[in-house]
Amino acid sequence: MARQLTSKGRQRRSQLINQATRRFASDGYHPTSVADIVGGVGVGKGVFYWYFESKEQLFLEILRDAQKDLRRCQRNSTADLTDPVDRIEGGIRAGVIWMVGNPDLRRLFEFARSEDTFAKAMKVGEATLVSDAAQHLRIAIDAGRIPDRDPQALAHGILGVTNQLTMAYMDHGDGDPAEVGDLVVSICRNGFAGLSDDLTGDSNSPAMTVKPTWSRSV
Amino acid sequence: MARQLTSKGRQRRSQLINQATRRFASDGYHPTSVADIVGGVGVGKGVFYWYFESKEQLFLEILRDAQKDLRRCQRNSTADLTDPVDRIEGGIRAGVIWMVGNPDLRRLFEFARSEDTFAKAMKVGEATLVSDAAQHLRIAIDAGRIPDRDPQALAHGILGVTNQLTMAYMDHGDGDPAEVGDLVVSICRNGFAGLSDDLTGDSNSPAMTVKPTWSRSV
DNA sequence: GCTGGAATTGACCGGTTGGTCAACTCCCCT
DNA sequence: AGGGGAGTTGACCAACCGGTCAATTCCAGC
Repeated sequence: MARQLTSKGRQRRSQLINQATRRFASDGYHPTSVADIVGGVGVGKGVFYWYFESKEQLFLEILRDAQKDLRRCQRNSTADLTDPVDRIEGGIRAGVIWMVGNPDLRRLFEFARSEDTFAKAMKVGEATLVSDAAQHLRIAIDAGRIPDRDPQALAHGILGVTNQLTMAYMDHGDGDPAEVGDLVVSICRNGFAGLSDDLTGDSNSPAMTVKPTWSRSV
Repeated sequence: MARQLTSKGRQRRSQLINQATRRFASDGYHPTSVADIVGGVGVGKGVFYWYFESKEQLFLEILRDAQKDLRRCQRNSTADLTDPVDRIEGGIRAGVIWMVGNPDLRRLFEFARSEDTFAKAMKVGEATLVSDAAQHLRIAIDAGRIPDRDPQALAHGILGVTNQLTMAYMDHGDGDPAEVGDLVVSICRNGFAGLSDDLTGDSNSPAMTVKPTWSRSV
């Protein structure tokens, strides 16, 4: 393994990755055959096994790269923030924007969590996200900025809200992704029974009356 | 379809459903073959097609029944509550308890959301849950009990927190499921920046200092 | 003990799957 | 110009898939 690739080779490789990502996301991992992937690119089947060990390894690579990219985006957008609450908010917004901007990878995450073969890899990335947020929450708690509750649990809550609302947006969405970020931050900060007034001191929290256009009425 | 079954037949049928549920949950829907299911029960393959139209139809039936059962549990435990905020809390707790008590079905939900073939059926059930919670939120907002924000979005947030934290519990859990319910309610009500004091008036909200034993430190 | 529908069997089918491989082309480097 | 590794082909393979079905057994009601 770890073949020496020319620029043409690298190009073909990412071509296959892109095609596979699309098909996995639209049809599912199992229903997508290797023949489908190479057929979509217009090459013979052997090409696939020139660049990848197996279908499973390819999928794992896609997952790992996506997790890395998400994390990179969050780091970038929170790098210059010092306040712990600001950092949490920044992380949430970056996460929302990434998920809305990468719906295919978002769907792949969804599937990967559900199957044992890939769940382990997913858990690792998720744990990183959670413990990262938990760290900032811990600091905020120690500083008396937010109430003292289990930071890990709070972080899971944040992740849950982000996942669910980005999913709802992807299903019905037609508004501004940044607006979804506002909404997620608002809910994460205050829950459904939270106060309208911002009590944490910083002033960049969104209005409490946010009403997205994509919210459906069933 | 809709065959006339004797009591023996009904028994075998649910035997197959149970076996399929277990295998689908542990190995995934696609990796589980019909041969695996009937093999696990110890019968011939024809038996499967005597009781079910197809593998896909069986899975859809499992999903529908599970959704129905979850909803039934929520209705039962909120039937005698009149206060809208109490009803929301009751629904959350019932949902948590059901998910913790039905980990296999919980996993099946996870997969079903990820694949187009079943996503539609899942969306229906999820929309019911969401609109149900949203209705109570609407009432609470109109009564001035909670801040005025989009009820649908809040309901999605609640669902997200519930899903994520029950999942985290299933992965690392060893504590009391009711404690998880407290935690989810606490986060849903107040978010991470919420006040320690209960401002909604009713007194059965959980302590803010809940710290589950299953929260991992990474 | 006969009858008829419920229940069960497992060989069988056409199709698909992930993966292999010998043969071949392409193209850069000397 | 020719050597050699990168890149490509597609026939091929064994295994497996979901689903069918004629044949057989089981058993309750008469």
